[in-house]
Amino acid sequence: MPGLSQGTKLDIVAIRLKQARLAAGLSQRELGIMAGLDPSGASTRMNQYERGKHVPNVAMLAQIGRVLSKPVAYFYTMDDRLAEFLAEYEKLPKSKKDKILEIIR
Amino acid sequence: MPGLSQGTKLDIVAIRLKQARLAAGLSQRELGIMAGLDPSGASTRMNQYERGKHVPNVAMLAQIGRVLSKPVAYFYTMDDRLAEFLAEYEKLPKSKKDKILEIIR
DNA sequence: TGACTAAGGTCTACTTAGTAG
DNA sequence: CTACTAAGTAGACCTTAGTCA
Repeated sequence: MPGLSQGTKLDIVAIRLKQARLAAGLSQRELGIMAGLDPSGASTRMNQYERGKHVPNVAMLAQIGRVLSKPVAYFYTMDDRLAEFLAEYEKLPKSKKDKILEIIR
Repeated sequence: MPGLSQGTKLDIVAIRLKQARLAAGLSQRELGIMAGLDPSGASTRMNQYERGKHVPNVAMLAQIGRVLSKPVAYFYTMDDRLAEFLAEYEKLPKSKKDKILEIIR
């Protein structure tokens, strides 16, 4: 039985989805509905995404990300610290963004 | 007729693919083959990805990213400066990574 | 060469109906 | 309620066969 702890490259989206949803304190169905899915199929689809059975497309991930305040790239990031960085980046004041971008030069 | 300059949320993958491929000086076919595609269909598929006709799955993007030295998240990032940051992040020494992560606290 | 396209078969996401805790 | 699943339909991708500069 494959657990979530490993995080192979292929199901990183499923892992991040679960992490972010639980952190927001929402059910699979609730999140799906808030992301614009029809209530009749929201539970099933979100569950399929979270279990790695199916992969949401970019538009769907963008809607989910809007609800959870995460950029789409967050769901594709393997490194935990980098993922957290992406989730926080947009909220930073311009001065801090500039400071960060200076470091990579 | 939507051009590449705008960058709508839906074809961001196509835009980043083209940018990264041109920067690497590869043809669509060359990149596809280097990413493990069968030479007979490499040109068509890479062209479809780059034109936004179809979207590559995560495994495909990971292979392309390996060739172009970009993380998968790079191809999903709208903000140009943030995309560039992601492309450079992995190459940074640990000291600089820590410095960046300090700023967001 | 390199970029690009239409069409059809193949594959996968999505919908429906339903189970179990 | 919540999480989860099987099965079939609908829709997306992938392959083939080409065009054009």
